[in-house]
Amino acid sequence: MAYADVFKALSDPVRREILTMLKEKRMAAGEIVARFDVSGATISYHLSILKKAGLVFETREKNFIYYELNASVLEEVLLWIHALRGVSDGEIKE
Amino acid sequence: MAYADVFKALSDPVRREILTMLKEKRMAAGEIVARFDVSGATISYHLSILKKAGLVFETREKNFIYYELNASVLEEVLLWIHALRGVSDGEIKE
DNA sequence: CTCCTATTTAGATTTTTCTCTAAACAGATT
DNA sequence: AATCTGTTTAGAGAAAAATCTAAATAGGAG
Repeated sequence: MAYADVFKALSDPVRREILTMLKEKRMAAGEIVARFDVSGATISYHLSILKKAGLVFETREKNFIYYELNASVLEEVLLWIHALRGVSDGEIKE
Repeated sequence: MAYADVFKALSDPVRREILTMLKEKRMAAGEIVARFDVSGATISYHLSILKKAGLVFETREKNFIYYELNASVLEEVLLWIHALRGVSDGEIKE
């Protein structure tokens, strides 16, 4: 996992919105496209960036491609930020 | 706090490195510049982006400007990611 | 008040990102 | 095998980001 890829992926509003949608349920690319006011090609581009960051994975069924959130990468980012934040009030200092 | 600004700020390796340095101790702009292989103007630009995102704040002393990490914004980002990640294994489902 | 040191701002350039339309591809259906 | 549906890839253009050098600013120090 490359933090650069993940934070870059998270830095775009369309991509954050896609992730939020995928939190509810997996969706086919076309379903996602339908919810935005941009071309299918553009959504496909955003999905490729999310995929490269490891934030989503796809499963092919019939001629649909379903996208799903990959929580494990989020876990790693959570750890990075947590470490940066450092030891805070509620926690035990060594 | 705008997530766009924060994630954009975190998406650059130089800026992430600056934050990591600031975790240890506050630093003057010049000290930061000394640790990178880019011009002072460039670091100043990165600092302005971190400041805009609320990830750092500055305190002026003599003719130095010291930069410090602002953990509270990290806290908010942590919450956003946590919410996106959703309910996971160890937690109680409602 | 002039000079020095620390830092930022301005302006220009290169690179990267986002978006589009059009074309290609992949898999099912007829 | 021809076609239709869902999606991606290619190529191009516009906008935003990152970097540089040079100039400006701000605050001490002499």
